[in-house]
Amino acid sequence: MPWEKTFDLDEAVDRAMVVFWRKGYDATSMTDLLEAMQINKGSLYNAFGSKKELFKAAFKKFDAELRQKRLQSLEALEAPPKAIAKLFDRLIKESVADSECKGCLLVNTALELPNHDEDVRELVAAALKDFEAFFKKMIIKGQKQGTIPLSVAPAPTAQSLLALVIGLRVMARTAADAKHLRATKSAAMRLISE
Amino acid sequence: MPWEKTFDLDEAVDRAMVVFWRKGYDATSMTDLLEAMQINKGSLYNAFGSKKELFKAAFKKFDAELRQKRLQSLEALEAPPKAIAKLFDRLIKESVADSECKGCLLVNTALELPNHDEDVRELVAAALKDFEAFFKKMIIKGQKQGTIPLSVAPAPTAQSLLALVIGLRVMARTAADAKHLRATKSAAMRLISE
DNA sequence: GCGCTATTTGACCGAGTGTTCAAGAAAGCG
DNA sequence: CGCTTTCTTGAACACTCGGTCAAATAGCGC
Repeated sequence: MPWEKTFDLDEAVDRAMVVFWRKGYDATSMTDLLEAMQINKGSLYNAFGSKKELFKAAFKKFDAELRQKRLQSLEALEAPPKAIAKLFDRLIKESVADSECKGCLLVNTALELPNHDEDVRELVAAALKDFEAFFKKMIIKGQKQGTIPLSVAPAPTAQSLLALVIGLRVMARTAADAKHLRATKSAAMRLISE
Repeated sequence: MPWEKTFDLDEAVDRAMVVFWRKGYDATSMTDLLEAMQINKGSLYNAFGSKKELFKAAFKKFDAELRQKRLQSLEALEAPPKAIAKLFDRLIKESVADSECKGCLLVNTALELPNHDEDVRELVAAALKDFEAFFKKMIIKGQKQGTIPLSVAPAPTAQSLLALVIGLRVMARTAADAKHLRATKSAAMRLISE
């Protein structure tokens, strides 16, 4: 074996992720990426092939390590209403703490979708679908437990909870007041009660 | 007076608006704009000064002619729950019909905000605040009429209705299923009932 | 030492970016 | 008809874009 890579590929993707997250795909230049990743142009192209492929790698990393992991840990909780409340609490806390107003890479990318091509669109669609499925699972589980009333329709409610999360994330990007964010949480809780 | 402008300024802004709407600010190039507006580089700079100023003009036009006008016509309706239902119906209908998945220029811009400078940020903030104020007004009016229960807290509910509208608009951009969009409407109606 | 292979480097590419500007053209006025 | 003023035209600007590539470099087996 000749010469291994001298930089940590995983960490490089991480750094690229943050830039895409903050600026979006189009507004991020190769120069931005190289600076953040601390590598040279050639190394980047050698390792990833293109800006688009790098973005896909960054997006997948975000989705697997941040979204999926988080939802899985919440699924482990016994009471679904608690899990949903905790999800919103985390998002709110994160948004308030995020001085750069990055929001959420998934939501940001979803809104940029028409500028991306098919593979990215599929990644986003799958992630959103999975997010919605999380809510649906939680609702059904709660109904079996008796912690969520049977009058709540699982599928439509899951869809509107997703809409609330998205709305929350967008508002967070506009440096919105914390009370706006908390309002979406209480709306979510009302949708799964009564 | 010497030589008037040979193109319709208003129509030119309209055409620019559609391009920004569809592609976003960064992804829209001057070439895109010139092509859509059917004018030359010099004319554009003579009339607007810069890409940024043109964007601001386009955004203001969108906000005044589409958002404000629409909300005002809904405010004229007597029953607030009907007005809110109608708002969602319109958004859904519009989203389903929009083959380009443009979504909403306001929401699209809101998510791009960190890339814009102060003046645009203020425009967006004002528009969102006004949107929220619309919901609040409608809720209070409905409570006076008795068409919305007093148990509904005006301010937080207005904020979460805004979040739902935003979520709806973002989902519309991902070419989401119509049932997703309708779910946000029924969630909105539930938030102002019970 | 010598190859062999993989990675890094940084100069270079053509195309495209937003913007400027000198020259030309159109209308009203003397 | 000039003359002035405003708008249009399109070439040119400096710069950045994403991407390429030959040369230099580093580790390994021989």
